[in-house]
Amino acid sequence: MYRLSLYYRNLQRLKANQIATVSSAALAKAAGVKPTQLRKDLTYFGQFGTRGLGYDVEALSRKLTEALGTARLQPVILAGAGNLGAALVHYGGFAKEGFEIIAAFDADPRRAAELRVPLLRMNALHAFVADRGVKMAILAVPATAAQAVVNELVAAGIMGILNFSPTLLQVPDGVVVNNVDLALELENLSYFIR
Amino acid sequence: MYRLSLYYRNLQRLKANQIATVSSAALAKAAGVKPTQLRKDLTYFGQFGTRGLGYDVEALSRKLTEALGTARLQPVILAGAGNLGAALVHYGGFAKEGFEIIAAFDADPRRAAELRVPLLRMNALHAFVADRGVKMAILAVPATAAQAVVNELVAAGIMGILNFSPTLLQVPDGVVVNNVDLALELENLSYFIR
DNA sequence: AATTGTGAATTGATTCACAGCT
DNA sequence: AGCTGTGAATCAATTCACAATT
Repeated sequence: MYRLSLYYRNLQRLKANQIATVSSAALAKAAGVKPTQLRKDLTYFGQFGTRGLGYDVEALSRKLTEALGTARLQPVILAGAGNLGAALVHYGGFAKEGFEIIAAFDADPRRAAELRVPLLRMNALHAFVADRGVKMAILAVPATAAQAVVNELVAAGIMGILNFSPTLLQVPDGVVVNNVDLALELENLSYFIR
Repeated sequence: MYRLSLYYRNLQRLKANQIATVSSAALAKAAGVKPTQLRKDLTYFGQFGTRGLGYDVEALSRKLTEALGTARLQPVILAGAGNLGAALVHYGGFAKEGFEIIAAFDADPRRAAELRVPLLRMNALHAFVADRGVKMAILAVPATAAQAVVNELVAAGIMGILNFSPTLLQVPDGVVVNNVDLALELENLSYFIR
C-alpha cells in the first residue's frame, strides 16, 4: 500500500522532532489524505491508536516498519548504467528510505569511473544476485533491450523490478513490476492543464 | 487520462509498421488493458471504430492527438540541475513523446557544461517563462527547497509541475502537480514481494 | 462473422456518521 | 471532550453481456 509508506515517512519526521503522539487528523494532513482514510488504512493491520488521544508515534512507527517489511536496508541492483541509471545511483532519496544500490550491470562497462558502485557485466549477474540475496532491481535500459534484460533478471532470481523503460514487461507470476513512465507522467500533466 | 497516452503510443508503432486497422482486442493487449476498457475509454470522446472491423489507425491516432492536446512539441523547463535533473535533460524519452526541455534553472549555475540546454539563474525565470510561453516545469530540487521553488514557478506562470521531490506541494487552484516519488515506488515494490 | 458501443452489474475505494473508549 | 474504529452509504472504476452495425 502506497500510503503506508507516506505515513511512515511523516512519522519519522515527527519522531525526529520529539513529538510523542499524533492524531489521525494531523498525520493525514501531512500525508495529504483524509483522516478517515488514514484510520481505515491503519486498522487494516490492527488497532494502534487510543481513543481520545491519537497514535503513539514511536509505537505506530514500529508497527509500520513491520507491516512494510522495511526492517532492514534492502539491497537493490541497477540494470542499465546510462544517464538515468547513473543519476539514480547518485540519488540520495533511496538511501534515506532504506534502500541501497549495491551494484550496477551493463552490457558495456565503460562509465565505471562516474559511478560509485561496482559496474559489472551482465554475465556476472546470476552469481551476484544469488550471493548477495538481492530481490529487487531497477531497470533503466533502452526500451528495445528491456524485455531481454528482464528475462535475465528474472532468471537470476530477482522478484521485484522498478521499470523505467516505457514498455509493457512480460514476467512470470510472482514477479512484481512497478512502472515509472516519465514521458507518460509529463503527457498526463499536459493533459490536465487548461 | 493515463491510458489514452498509452494507446496513442502503441498506435504510433502500428502506424510505423504500416498497419492500417486495429481491433480493440489487439490494441488493448499491447497496452496491457482489457478490450472493454479500451472501448469505454475511447467512446468517452466519441465513436471512432467501425463494427466488425476495428479502428482505423490513422484516424484514431489523429483523434487522440487532438484529445490529448499533444498537437505538438511542448516546451518544458527544468528546475534543479543536480544529478537527477541533469539526467532528465539527457533522457531521450521526453523528446520522443513530444516534449522538449528548453532550459534549466538553478540557484547555483555551475554544471552548465554538462548540460545541453541553457542553465539560467532563478531570477531569469519570470521573463523566460513569459517570453517563451512555457506552461510546464519539472521539479528536481532537494525536498527542503521544493516549496520555495514551486512558489517561484507558480508566480512566473507555470501551470503544471512534474514533481520529483518527496514532498507534498502546496499550489493554488488551477495549477496541477504530478508526483513521481522514486523512493516510494521502490518501497511499494518491496512491499509486494513475497 | 467479426467487432464495436453501451446499459446494467459488479467490484473496489472513499467518505460518512456515529458508537465506543479513554 | 476528544478522537479512534467501523458498519453503512456513496462514489468511481471496471467488467459483463449483448444488441447494433458493417
